[in-house]
Amino acid sequence: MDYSENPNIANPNYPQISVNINPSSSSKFVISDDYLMVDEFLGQDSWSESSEKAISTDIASGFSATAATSSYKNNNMQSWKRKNGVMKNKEEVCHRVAFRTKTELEVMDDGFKWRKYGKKAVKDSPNPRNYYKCSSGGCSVKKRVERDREDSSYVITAYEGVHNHESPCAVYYNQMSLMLPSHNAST
DNA sequence: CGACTTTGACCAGCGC
DNA sequence: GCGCTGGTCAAAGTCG
Repeated sequence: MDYSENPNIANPNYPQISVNINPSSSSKFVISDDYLMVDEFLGQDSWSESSEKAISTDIASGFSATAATSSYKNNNMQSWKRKNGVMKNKEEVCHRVAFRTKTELEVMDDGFKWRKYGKKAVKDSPNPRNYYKCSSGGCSVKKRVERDREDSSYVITAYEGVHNHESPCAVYYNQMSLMLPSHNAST
């Protein structure tokens, strides 16, 4: 496993691991004990059953996170795409990520600061969906969080956009590591 | 007092 | 065109 490209690895609360899920894909996935992230994601249509299975297969051993369900992909992500009109065609780079995580927490701390701007009951789901925006000025990244309608022990999180700033958490721990020279020793 | 959450209203896309 | 649904807005309330 390669930890080198992940700034959050300095944070003991984020024991993340960088892996390439699918050799045929350029997307880089970052997996923690509790959740899975995709650094960059190509067009919505590339989120195929095969990529979903690839993710599930790669994280099957020892990780509780699984990729977004296909029902979520088809119903919700398509809706988001439609509403926001971000996608012009399937080739366009779309920084949109969805994943499912087994957790009792309502909102997972991903190191960024979010401001809640909406809550909506979802059809066919007993659990409401929450809408968040990155509270950092000038950053338009959005996040949606809802419990899995089929298994409420899972939380489905979807991100849209790319942060134009570093995670406050990463900045903090980078500074801390600079202040603690002994931790910089690579040996 | 500023930042954040809550919540009802509004708007737009889609299917019929 | 109409109703349904999801996403966003914004005013009011809450909290530190």
